[in-house]
Amino acid sequence: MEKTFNPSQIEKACYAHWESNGMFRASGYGEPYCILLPPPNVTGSLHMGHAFQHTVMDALVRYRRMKGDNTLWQCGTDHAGIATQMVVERQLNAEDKTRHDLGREKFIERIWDWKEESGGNITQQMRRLGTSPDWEREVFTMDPNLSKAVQEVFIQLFDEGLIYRGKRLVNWDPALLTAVSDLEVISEEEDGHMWHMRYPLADGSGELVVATTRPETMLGDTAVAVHPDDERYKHLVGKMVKLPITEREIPIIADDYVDPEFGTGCVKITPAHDFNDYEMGKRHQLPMINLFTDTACLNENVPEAYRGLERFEARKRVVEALDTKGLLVQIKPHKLKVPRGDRSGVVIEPYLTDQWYVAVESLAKPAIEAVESGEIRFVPENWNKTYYQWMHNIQDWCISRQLWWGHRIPAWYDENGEVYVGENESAIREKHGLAPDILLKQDNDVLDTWFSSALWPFATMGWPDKTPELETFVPSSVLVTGFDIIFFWVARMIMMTKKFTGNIPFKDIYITGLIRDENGDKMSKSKGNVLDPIDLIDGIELEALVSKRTSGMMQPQLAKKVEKATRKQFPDGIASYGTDALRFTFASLASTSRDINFDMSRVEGYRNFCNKIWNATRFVLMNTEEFDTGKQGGELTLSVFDRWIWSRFQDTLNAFEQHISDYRFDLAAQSLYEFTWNQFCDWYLELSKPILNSDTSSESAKRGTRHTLINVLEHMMRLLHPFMPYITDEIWQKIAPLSTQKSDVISIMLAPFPESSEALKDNQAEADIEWVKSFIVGIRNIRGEMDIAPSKKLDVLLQNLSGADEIRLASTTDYLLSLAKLDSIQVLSKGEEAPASATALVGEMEILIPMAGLIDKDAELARLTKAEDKLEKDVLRTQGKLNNENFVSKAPPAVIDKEKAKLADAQMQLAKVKEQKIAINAL
RNA sequence: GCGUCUAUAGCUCAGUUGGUUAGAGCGCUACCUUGACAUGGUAGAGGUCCCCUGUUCGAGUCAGGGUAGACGCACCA
Repeated sequence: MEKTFNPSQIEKACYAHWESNGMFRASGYGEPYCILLPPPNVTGSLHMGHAFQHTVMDALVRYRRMKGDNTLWQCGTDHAGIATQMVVERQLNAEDKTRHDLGREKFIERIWDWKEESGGNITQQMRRLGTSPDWEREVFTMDPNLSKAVQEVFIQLFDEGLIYRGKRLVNWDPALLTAVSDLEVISEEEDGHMWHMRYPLADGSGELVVATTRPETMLGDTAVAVHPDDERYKHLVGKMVKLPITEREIPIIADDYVDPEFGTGCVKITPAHDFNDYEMGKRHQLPMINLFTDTACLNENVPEAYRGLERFEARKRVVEALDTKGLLVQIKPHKLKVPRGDRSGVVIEPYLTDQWYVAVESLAKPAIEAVESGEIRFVPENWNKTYYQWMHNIQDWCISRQLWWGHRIPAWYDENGEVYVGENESAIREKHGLAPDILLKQDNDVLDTWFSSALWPFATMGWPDKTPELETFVPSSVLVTGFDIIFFWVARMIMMTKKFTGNIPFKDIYITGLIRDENGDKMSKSKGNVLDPIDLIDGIELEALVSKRTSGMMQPQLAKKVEKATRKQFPDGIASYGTDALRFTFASLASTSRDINFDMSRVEGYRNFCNKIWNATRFVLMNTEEFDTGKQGGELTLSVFDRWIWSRFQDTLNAFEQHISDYRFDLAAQSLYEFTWNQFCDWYLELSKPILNSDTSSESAKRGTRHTLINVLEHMMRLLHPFMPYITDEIWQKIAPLSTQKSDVISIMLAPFPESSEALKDNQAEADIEWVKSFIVGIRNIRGEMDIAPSKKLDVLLQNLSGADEIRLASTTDYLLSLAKLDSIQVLSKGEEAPASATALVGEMEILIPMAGLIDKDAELARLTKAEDKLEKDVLRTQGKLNNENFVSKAPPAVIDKEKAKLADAQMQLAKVKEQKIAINAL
């Protein structure tokens, strides 16, 4: 084996081995365990958030698979209507074409071509991460069977009256020329203005001043509203104002909605271009005048001079016109929430159009109950509040999109505008008995991408057919996803799955945090702080990293800054850390807090951890490969160290399984790390050396230790495998044949997860090893603090031994000599004079290191004084507690006993330190 | 406005039903190329647990009130 672990050499071959041998398939036996992959956009590439979530899912899936469950990780990609259409439209733009030049059919063909060619990017990247979904079952949301499910659901909901079509005010994206749902609109505070404008009364008796942030919409005003109790305006209600520019007369109405304190207390009402005005317009039966074309330019409903103007140009012109007429009172700076499309970034326009909606209220009810009853559980739990809050105020869902790419709405219209819904034209003709000469035209719209995603839990299992998968894997076990799509996706899956299968879609919802950079900033192209998980795996040269981060920026002026910061943070580029290190990092950062600040130094640390494992393996192989490990029989004598490491392994295994069932991947990772490095490598391997290298230890003892070395390592690999799939399989291939584990299995993936064994717990061995450790640490301590060279072998004396000390000493002397680098250990008999020494305590036993020629008197005094101070503080604090009557009378006896024992121990140690000080002082 | 979350070592984070001297990794200091590993070993330094008040024998942990920050939903034209 190489001296350092080199991940890139093994990963690709290893993955190909797993995939080509069908190891990701559900076994078909055992308890069903299923995870649904949140389908990434087919246009996507793997970002840190994916990498994190996929690590979590893969760890769970590998764990359950090894535990013997019938484990399915259902994967696939999402057709991502807008995103995908935009990608291909950009390509067309580069050829100086638009989608309209191609026409709908050719354009869709072109998207399919693109998908065939480039759509697999993210799934290839997932493979690099070592994920193990069943690729043979991979689906795409536009696959025929998925499309069939979509159509079926649409038709059924329509037939039940839960899908309807209506003319309503919707969020209109004037760049993408489509309606979008409420969730796709991001409102953020921006600097704007408030215009105060005079509206003269029609009878010439005065005027009203209205305040608005959108003066251009005044062309579509159909009323001015005031609060019914507003003394300033009460008397004007019912009168008319003459709307400037258009010279239309519109009424002054009274409505509670108006806040007299805000602005001037007079609100212009534009029902066709504002959601609140729309509602008010309906209350007061006001006319609705639509001012805009679909690109948000003024239409024929405005005076000729304004027709065709783009909305912001129109704003300028309206304000100028009012100003000229002396109707502009003032312009105030004003902060307001501006709604923008999450894809296009342009200001969203409330726009009156015909759209399709899902009436969600009746679907929401059982979905709320599923969480309230505990049938579905959010982890961490507090997310259910967010869920309830949204679900209780849920609005009908606008599902139609004016795009070409997506599931086309299965609705047809005759020439009278009558609507028919069905699977296809002929089915509809038959169902409704329509004569062949009646012309039918299919609706041009497609469905919101999230509509098909909402069916993921059952559509991927073959619904509407009654398949065995549907039976077995609905509900799935756990959904791993981010809080950002609880409304978009999670809630809608619960509603649809309840509705169409009667079942819940999943039992647990594990909500992961958002991956941020090490300063807690969101990773974004414009900040230039994006890390690509593949770069952490493979490494990347500085120049390549810089050009990657600065190319294709939305704001190219930031490129310089990004370049500078990148060069500063990564002067040598990013090293190759390998997949296992990256995965372990994600696991170790996966605590329950909302956000995760990704710290590069952690990846480096876990790369080192991989290397540690690799080298521990080299050591084990070196000592077992050519030797008798007891596999063919022969007597095995297990030393106290052997029994100890097995015992500690049980603790680690139990802790790991508990943490996994709590979704505490950070704690699970920590327990693996601690055992592997601090117990197995730091102590057990060191302790094994004296036995293996000794001329005096018996063959059965050597065999016992070799047996333990290879088998504990083999168990460790299986325990670590869910988090670190590559290195564990690579090592396991080498070591499993030497272990007692069945070696006919072709990958660790298919090996069973270690089973907890109470019989291997050995408290006596653990206590014995604690004694050995504190003996050795005591000596190392003195060495360290007294600056005694590590190479200097010491002679130590012991005194005040108990019977147990003597027994332990007798059985471990060789190890103590070796690990503490001692020449000799000599026990002083009772009353025997001890030379001036530095002292360490193991319980009540004293370890003496004679000072002669080694230790400076003052240094030792200083060390003792430091120890004395600390002990005195301990004694005082503990005494204080025990002297407090309230404590003694009210605290539980166990706590009091503990305090008493602590006091006794501290007093004993303090006495010894004081004695020692006197002795040294006397020199 | 309604709701959620966060504050612990220089940095990134753990800390269970309140109970020894508050932990880990990284970084830092000193020493060590010892036969698995310098991507290493040994030892060490480093904390007013954001602030205040309360409950309690006992509070990082519980309650109330602040301060600072992050986020979600609904929003006033």
